[in-house]
Amino acid sequence: MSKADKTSAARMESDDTSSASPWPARNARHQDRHVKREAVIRAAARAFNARGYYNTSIDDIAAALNVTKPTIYYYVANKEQLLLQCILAGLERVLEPFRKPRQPGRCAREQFNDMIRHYAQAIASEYGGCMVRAQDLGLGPESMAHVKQLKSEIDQGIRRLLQDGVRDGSIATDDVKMTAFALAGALNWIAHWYRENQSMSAAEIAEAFVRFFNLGLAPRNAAARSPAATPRRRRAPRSRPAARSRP
Amino acid sequence: MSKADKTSAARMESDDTSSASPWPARNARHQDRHVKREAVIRAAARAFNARGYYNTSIDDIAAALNVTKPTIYYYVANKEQLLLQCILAGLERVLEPFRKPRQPGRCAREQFNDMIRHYAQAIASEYGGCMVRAQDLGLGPESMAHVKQLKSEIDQGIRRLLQDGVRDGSIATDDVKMTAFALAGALNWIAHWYRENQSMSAAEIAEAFVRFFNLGLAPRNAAARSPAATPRRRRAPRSRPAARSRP
DNA sequence: GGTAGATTATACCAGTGGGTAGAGTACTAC
DNA sequence: GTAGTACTCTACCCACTGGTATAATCTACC
Repeated sequence: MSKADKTSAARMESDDTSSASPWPARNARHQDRHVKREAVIRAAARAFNARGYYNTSIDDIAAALNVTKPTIYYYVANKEQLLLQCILAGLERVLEPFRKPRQPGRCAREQFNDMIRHYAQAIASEYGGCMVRAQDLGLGPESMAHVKQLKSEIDQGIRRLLQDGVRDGSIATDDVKMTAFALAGALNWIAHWYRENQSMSAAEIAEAFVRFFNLGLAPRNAAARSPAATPRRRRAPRSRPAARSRP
Repeated sequence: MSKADKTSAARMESDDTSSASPWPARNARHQDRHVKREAVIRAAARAFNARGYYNTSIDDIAAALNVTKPTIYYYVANKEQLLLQCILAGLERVLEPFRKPRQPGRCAREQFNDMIRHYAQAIASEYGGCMVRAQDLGLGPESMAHVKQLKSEIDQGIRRLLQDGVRDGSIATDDVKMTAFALAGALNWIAHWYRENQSMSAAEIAEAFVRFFNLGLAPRNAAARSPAATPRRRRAPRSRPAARSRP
């Protein structure tokens, strides 16, 4: 009885939400398989973010889609695969800027800042939470190896960008490795507190982070501030016009 | 049979480790109850860090102490309590510097830097992992409320320190809230990659972080570099730190 | 050496949830 | 209409693990 209650409650709830499910009512279910599989993975990611991986049963995910458990298993082999897909979706998105070729015209710090912006947006996506918690959840050894490899690729990408900056003089740091760890930590942690429809958009958060990373906390004299404070003037983030008060 | 194998394996392993268990052989077990309870919590924290909360059974923790499950339950009410104790141990340690009174002689940034050092050390402790992952693990509502309150206290402490710095001119930031999030993220994330007997000690990591937080990545002129990199001089510039010479 | 209290082990229960077998249903093609 | 395919459901299994009842054991103290 408790099971039936839970299921029907979840069903009603998900009927209300506007996050459309490809299983609209009970008929007309001849859509593309790929679309449905994507929907399963998205629903899983949302559920994992909301309740945590181990507190989310396959039944929960199924209920959120107006479907029963075997349907989930029709699209995905097992729960671990489901998690892995969420993680990979997030990681791949973060990796994008590292994989496309370097633009020659711009200094490393500008490219670095763009990377930070992209990273922050990816983390704020629904797959960000899964990605960030990936290490803790019990992935099998082969999946874990895959994830670790991609994470390492990200780390190396950050370090390379930092080193390039040190080389062309646009970035100053004496410990690339630790700086990369600090950066990744600050960015990854966004997944722990960011919620949609919050006061700040992901883009605004990214911009605040870029400023902090660039400028640091120790005050600078006014002359030194211009390029770092507003590194991207072409299209400013919506509300906050990046006005930096000076001491 | 697999169970017996697992248990005996864990038993042997823990016999080898030098992390002494208060149940040495089978005799002389008239120690203080408190000591044993502490040992249980420490063992739990280590196990949670190593395998994750949901992948650690009470039997695992018991086996690591050469003991059986009911013994654990003799010292702690349930698994959630065990987790909660680990989390609180970490949080309390982080909170220390925020609770002791402000030293009047030093500028806010110096106190801020000390706080960062303390924070990093606490996160690198064995309770750091539990603390950082606390939000994800399924705590009951009352425990969760307690944890959230302490976390909020930490956040407020960071922000207050930043604001004090802005006020006395030793810290420059235009978004205290985001800066605090970035700082906490970078620090918390240490728990995800730090392992003991690594190349860098926790103190060294903390120092690298302090440098990065203070200086940022955009280059400063050489003259401005030294005071921020080693910001711990006995008496720092009062209102406006070390007028930076410019070229 | 016997008794009380503290401590630990053996053996067990029960809920939960991942995963599956097999039967049905609907749509398409012929 | 009939066969085939794609998809989904009902009903079930079973391993794992949190938690407990109960008995045994150990220590202190008389």
